[in-house]
Amino acid sequence: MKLSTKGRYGMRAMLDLAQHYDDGLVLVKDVARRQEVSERYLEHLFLSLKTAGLVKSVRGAHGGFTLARAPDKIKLMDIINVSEGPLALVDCVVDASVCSRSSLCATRDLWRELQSAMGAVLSSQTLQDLIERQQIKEQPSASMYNI
Amino acid sequence: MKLSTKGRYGMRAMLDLAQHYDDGLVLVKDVARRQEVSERYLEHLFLSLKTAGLVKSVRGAHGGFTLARAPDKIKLMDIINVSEGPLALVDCVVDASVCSRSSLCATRDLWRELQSAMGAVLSSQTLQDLIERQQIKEQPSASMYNI
DNA sequence: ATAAATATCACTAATATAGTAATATTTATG
DNA sequence: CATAAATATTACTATATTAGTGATATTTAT
Repeated sequence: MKLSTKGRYGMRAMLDLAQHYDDGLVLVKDVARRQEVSERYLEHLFLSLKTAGLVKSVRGAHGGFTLARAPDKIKLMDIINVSEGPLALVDCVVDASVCSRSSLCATRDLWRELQSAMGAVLSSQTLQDLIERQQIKEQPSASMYNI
Repeated sequence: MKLSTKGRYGMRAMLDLAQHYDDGLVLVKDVARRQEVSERYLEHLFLSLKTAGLVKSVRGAHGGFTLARAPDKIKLMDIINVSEGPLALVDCVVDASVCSRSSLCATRDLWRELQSAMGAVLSSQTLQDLIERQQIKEQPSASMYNI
């Protein structure tokens, strides 16, 4: 039950855009270089994110991508939903009719509970939170040494 | 990020064994029939569960499988770990050296947080809890109608 | 007109999943 | 001791998913 590269790269790409939100348009090429992932592959990811309304783009020379709205207005949940797909660990929690046992299945409730647990984390945080985490990791304050 | 059949069948098979814990040995054949899954496939799953020490078996005529210990002594976490594999959503949370970015990666912390959220659910519940959930679903008490 | 950039569509190699098949081994029982 | 019932072991296979690549089209600043 691993995340796919779409989910991992998608989150990193969005964080990258968020870190450069004030710089205006960002090139796929530059994100790919900074994040050390395939540029072609990342293009596809960005198009999905665009279709979902999380980023916007400008075509042609001097074009590029940028977040569709401020980092604190984009939930990490939104990003996962687009890049990795719905958090549903089993199909039957989305559509009970795919399994005749759904209505009386205790394990189905368990899988839904796991989904909720992840959803609670992802819905409570935005790209802004992720930016701040990243800043803390990159610039440890002096107080870090006094714990 | 779906559960595989191993994880889903594994949990259901363990619940089935738990429900028949007082009946002594249970045949793979019977679990397969009740759970509507492939008998051959289930044999493999049971052997993994045996290797992991979650079930024990008796070979030969009148043989079968049973839980290695009482349902309230088996955490759902143990079952997932064996049947589905470790909850780690990314390899770098297990071994930081697989990615040079690990030490300064904010998304890695996020994936670990999701893992913890699921782990908290699965570590706090045992097969006994799952049995009780199942009983509630199958025999709704009168009080259920008074909510 | 040209170059820089995103957009679209099609294809592919590698890997993981979800099994099946065949056979061996163990054990209760007549 | 022969047989049937059951788990144990090893190997194989079809399908689906993942993680890309390739080729080309379209848009836009200069």
